[in-house]
Amino acid sequence: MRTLARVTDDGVPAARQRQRRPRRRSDDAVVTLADVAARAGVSLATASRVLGGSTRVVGGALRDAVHQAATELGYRANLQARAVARGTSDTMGVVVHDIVDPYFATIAAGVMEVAYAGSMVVSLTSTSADTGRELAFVALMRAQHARALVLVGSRTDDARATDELRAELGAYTRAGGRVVCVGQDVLGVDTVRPQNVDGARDLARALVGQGHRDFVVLSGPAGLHVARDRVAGFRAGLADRGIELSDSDIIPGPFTRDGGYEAAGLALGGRLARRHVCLFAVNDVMAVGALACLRAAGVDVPGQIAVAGFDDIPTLQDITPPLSTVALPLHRMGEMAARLALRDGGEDHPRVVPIAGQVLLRQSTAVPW
Amino acid sequence: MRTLARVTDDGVPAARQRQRRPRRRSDDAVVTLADVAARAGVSLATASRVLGGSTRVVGGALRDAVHQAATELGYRANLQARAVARGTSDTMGVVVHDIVDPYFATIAAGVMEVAYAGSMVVSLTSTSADTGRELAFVALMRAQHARALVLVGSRTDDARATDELRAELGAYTRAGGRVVCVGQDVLGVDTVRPQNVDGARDLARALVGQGHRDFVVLSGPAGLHVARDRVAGFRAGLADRGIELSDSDIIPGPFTRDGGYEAAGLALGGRLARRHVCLFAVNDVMAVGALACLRAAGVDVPGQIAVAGFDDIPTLQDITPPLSTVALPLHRMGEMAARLALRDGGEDHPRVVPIAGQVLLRQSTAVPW
DNA sequence: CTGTTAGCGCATTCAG
DNA sequence: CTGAATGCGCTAACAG
Repeated sequence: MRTLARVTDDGVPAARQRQRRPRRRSDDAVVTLADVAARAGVSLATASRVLGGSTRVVGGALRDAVHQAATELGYRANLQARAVARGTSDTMGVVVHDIVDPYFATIAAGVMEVAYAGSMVVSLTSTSADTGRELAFVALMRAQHARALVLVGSRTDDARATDELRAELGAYTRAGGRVVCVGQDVLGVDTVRPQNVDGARDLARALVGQGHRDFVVLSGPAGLHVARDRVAGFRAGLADRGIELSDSDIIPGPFTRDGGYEAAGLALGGRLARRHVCLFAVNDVMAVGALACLRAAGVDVPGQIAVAGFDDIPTLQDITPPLSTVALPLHRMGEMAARLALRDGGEDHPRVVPIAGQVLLRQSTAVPW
Repeated sequence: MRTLARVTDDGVPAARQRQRRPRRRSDDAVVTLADVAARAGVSLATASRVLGGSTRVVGGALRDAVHQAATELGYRANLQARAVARGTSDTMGVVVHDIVDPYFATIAAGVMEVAYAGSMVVSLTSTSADTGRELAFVALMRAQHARALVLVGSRTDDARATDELRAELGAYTRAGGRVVCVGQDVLGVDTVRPQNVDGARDLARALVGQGHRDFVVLSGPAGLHVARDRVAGFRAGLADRGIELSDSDIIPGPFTRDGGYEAAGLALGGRLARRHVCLFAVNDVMAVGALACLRAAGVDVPGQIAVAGFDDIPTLQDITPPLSTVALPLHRMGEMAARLALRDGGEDHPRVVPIAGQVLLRQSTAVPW
């Protein structure tokens, strides 16, 4: 029972010790181009030209023969081999923090849609917001010679991680890969950037316009740029209306539904206890958690406490009360990112596509007090 | 302007006409094994042995030299080339109907978790339940020489599509690939099979036990096996208690949130109009849509109409009223499927892992009438 | 242990 | 337009 776990030091992803995995594809039930060529009575080259989608220089008759042989044999090109020979593959990598989170799922769906339309294969990874896994996946995509890479999710304050990522991305782009980020413009790559500051500021003003005066903010994780930007924007918006947000009214926590639940619980023990306060969770997922907490605590929303979020995730349409939020075109953002990633880019410098958020005032912040 | 669209007949995915895409990786900023070997002053073979994770036959000193050279050069193995040489890749394909649907997202997350743990790359596709796209993706995975494939989602009644899929899967497994399905056992491959009939039957009995006597079923799409199984089970469960479910009380519709919304709307115009009826939507996503519809119509749940679903998707914890359902261990199902896919399988025939559902009675079916 | 030499399956020059 | 030959980057026998 010794040497239970054997770890390689080969960096990421750790090259696993090959065990009884068959070295070679079991039997040769795999049809190869040569087989097709033989059956069609043509040379390997012509078969390749016909089946490889080469700029047509095909010969009418032979062309058909090859096609027929291919279908008869159930031939399917070995994409790996093709990629090696061609030097490029049709893979697009996608990184999200959490695929179960509707925010990321929706953006990912948008990315995939245009990827498929461009007949690309999508490799997806869900990193749990772990910068190490993100880095590892980028390295993996470089190794896979993926043609493009879309990084979805907020950047962090971790300077070291960011530097490492930047370096890895550099190597990747230098090798010909295209990178697009959905989030903040700090990686030196094309970016689809939600206007978090402006959106939060608009929201704050709108809430004040509704009659709110007291606020508590569930700010998410300290190191996340989105979180910081939205808090800053919100604070600025309040300041515009002469309201000051004190640090003690900002409650950090994980960027998840449960994080929102817990943070709301903490808030209930403090400022929120006196009711008639508006709670702003910096993303909808947390806001939904907060709503659940308030419901469990028997607090009426918006009767006693108002709640607002950010993102307008699809889930919101089934939450009660309807949540006020700042809507982001998530699916479209994904599409745009993918399109950017597929477009050649050329020599023009990193483009930033700003995405404006739209304030949506719904029942959760209707002020009855 | 002629030949606007040129379609290849090469089967799926259509080999796209290469246009101005650079034939070869732009410059040679890509470090190759040969470069590393050269810099380390060793042969290609040794470099490969060190970096390729070969069964250690390395030489102490050279080993370090190679590692150093690799890191200095920022070397990253070309996985495509490796796959070609090895005859096997570390890719795992995953097919889901809709990645935004929490049911699929949760299962996919489970699959990915064990895939990553096994340091595999995951290629994901969201097919919108289109059998054609599913087939295309399987073909693609065969072309990619993916090592394993996980098909998540109900099978359909479309015999032709099923046959084609079976054929393609046959070619894939014959080439050495492993396939696992999460759904029904009709493909002749290993299957993680939720006990849909039993679960629905248990639910029906439980609901009758709660005092319900009148039922309407939102049955989803006609051709989907899950839908049919759950309806059948539900009907059987009612029959066990001497209650008959007439066909006119079964309302079909899309397997989505909006589908549930609309179907519920139809039901409201019919049987449901007289209230005091229990509505069973064959999956939670539809049930959530139905709840929204009832809410919009001013119907109290469960005060006037009761609602039950199936799956216990995570979203449910934030829905009001809490929805009665049949819980399936979605994440774990994904993990199991992936593990099955990675395990060698050997010669033993397709295994079926039955997954029992657990009835969860919550507020949405509490009978106050 | 280490280096030499063949391939892997395909694309693509270069002749014919 | 077609075929023969070379190479892509790497692994895996095979010899030293």
